[in-house]
Amino acid sequence: MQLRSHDHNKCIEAAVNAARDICHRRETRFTPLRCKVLELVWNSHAPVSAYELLDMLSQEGRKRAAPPTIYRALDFLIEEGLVHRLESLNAFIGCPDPAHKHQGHFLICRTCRTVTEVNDKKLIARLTKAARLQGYSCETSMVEIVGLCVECQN
Amino acid sequence: MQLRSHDHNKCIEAAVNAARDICHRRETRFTPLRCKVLELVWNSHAPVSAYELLDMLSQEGRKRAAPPTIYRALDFLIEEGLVHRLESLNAFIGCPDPAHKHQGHFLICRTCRTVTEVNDKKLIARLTKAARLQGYSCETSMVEIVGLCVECQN
DNA sequence: TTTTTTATGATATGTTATATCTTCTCTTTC
DNA sequence: GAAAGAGAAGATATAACATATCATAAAAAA
Repeated sequence: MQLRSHDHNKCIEAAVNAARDICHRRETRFTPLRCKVLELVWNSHAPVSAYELLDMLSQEGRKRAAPPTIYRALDFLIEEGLVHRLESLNAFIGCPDPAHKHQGHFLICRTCRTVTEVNDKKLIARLTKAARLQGYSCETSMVEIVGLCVECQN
Repeated sequence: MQLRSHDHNKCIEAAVNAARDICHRRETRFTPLRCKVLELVWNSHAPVSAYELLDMLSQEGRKRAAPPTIYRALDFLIEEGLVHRLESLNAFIGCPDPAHKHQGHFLICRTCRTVTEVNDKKLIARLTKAARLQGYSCETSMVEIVGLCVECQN
């Protein structure tokens, strides 16, 4: 895994606290369900699918939820910038820096499936430029790079 | 549409001829079905979904084909670099430059849905660099930029 | 407290994709 | 040319991902 042994509970806790704080400031509702889903998304640093989240929810003792339950929660979390969607994997991952909303750009390790978010100003500049060269504007950009993470290269 | 009035039959014909040539050189089989699917993909400069292709195939007088038929043809065409997959749209588009295999990077117009392929060396360099900065290698990269094309900006 | 709004539950269905087994059609070999 | 083998396509079933819609509940506003 990308992040060597670390206290992952702290990751989850930090994400939840940040989310609560952000939603409070924005006066959006960080309900118990949304909180729970965010925790589940943060269960690992690997992306997770909607139906995996659904299974996890069931194992929390709740009655089996239906797909819209999870998709609605994910929609909210994505809208608030707390979670990103990985288009090439149909999967979701927590945003490590939700304070300012942004489009996520990702590095995906092909062997351990760990995903790392990139925040590269020059990359964003180049994406905008590449679009402009063809006369397009750049409103949002999906970038998903597949390769090997540091660990898996050894 | 991105490309103003043009003889689109020429686009299709050129794509098919290039494909036939490439497959012949590589000794891979450009069968009638694969050829037909490539033509259908090239019916427009907008991306097309697998099930749309399936519908189009049916309207060609053939007996209704099953999904694996189209997915297998698409897998072949993608493998040969004749078609690209747009991850964010679950759709497919013909490659305008199939002579050398490459990962496509795309500009997607949010209003007319026209897609233009980008080939920007500096962008590729920056993607590689962004990955390396985090210790990742860059094997393939998916880039899909959504904005407005020249026409739709007016 | 009543009204209104927003979130969640429940049911059904739509959309995208693959696994698997069979049949057909070439190509190779004898 | 016939038999064997390989690869492509057909057929069936089902898996995986996602949304529409209506009902109910909970929270906020009036």
